[in-house]
Amino acid sequence: MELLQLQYFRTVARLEHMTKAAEEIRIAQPALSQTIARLEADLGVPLFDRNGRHIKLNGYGKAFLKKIEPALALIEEGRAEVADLAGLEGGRVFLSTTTHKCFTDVIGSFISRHPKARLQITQASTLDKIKQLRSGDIDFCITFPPLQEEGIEGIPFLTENINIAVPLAHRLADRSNIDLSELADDPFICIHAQNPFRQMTDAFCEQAGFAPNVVCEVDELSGVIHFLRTGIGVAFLPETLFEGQEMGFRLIRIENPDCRRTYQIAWLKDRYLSVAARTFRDYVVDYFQEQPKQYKI
DNA sequence: AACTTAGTCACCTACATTGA
DNA sequence: TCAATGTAGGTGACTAAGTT
Repeated sequence: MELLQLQYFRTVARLEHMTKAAEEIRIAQPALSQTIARLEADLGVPLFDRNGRHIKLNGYGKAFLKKIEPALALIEEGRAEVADLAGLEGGRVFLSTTTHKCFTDVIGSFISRHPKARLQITQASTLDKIKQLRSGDIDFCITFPPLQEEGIEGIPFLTENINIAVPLAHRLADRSNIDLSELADDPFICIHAQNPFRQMTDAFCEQAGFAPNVVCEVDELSGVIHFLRTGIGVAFLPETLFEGQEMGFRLIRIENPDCRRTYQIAWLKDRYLSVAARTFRDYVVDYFQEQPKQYKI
């Protein structure tokens, strides 16, 4: 059974006249008769009652028409939606990212450049991002560390330093850079253990030869900042998060070990990416390449 | 009888599949 | 890779049957 047969049948059923239907479809009448005959042979029942040179939709035809009309409407709707998605102007990009300032900057910049493109943004854990990519719910996700997953491709586009934040009265507050091992005995304010940022900073501490003495675990970086101001401990913070802001604590560069993280924009290798999606990906990569000073690529 | 309409037949073309 | 083959969809010519 072919889509063409169904479309021809719908026209014949509506007009109940082969010649008029053929004219509307713009094919010769015999071709239409044969197509309808093939459809009927395929179904095993006649869809029309033939009475002389008149044809009339019969019970089978009416029942069949009732089923295929919404199906054909759905196909036409799908066709229109795909055309819409594939176009840049008015095209949609589905993205899972974080609220990191530099990403909100690039997203804002993209929208101002392409005001008709629509971005659908969600937040999710790394595991959920991978699931969403595989299910086709999103076009891209922004992650760190870069995903090492079968069938997923990515481009690293931003590398930033992870600094140490210390209270203003801390003994190292006047230093511009330190060795992380100097904080081996300090209390740490951390994100909860399941967060990738925490796993990364634990690895930094391990490289420095100690396990962090965690005195406080919070859900978000905003919570870390709140407790930093109380002076109960030190914390890891990404440098781009607070550029140019007076936060009531000091940010100190870590010289050793190498404390940096790299963000990647990732997508499913075999998934078709719309024009809008490809344009967005290229825009993100170009955006950070053009602003090396601000974002320390 | 002339016209109209649905169906049949022969043939052509395009395209997918298959096997060497 | 490419020729052979099968299938579907197309056309024009024609026939049969109903209508005017």
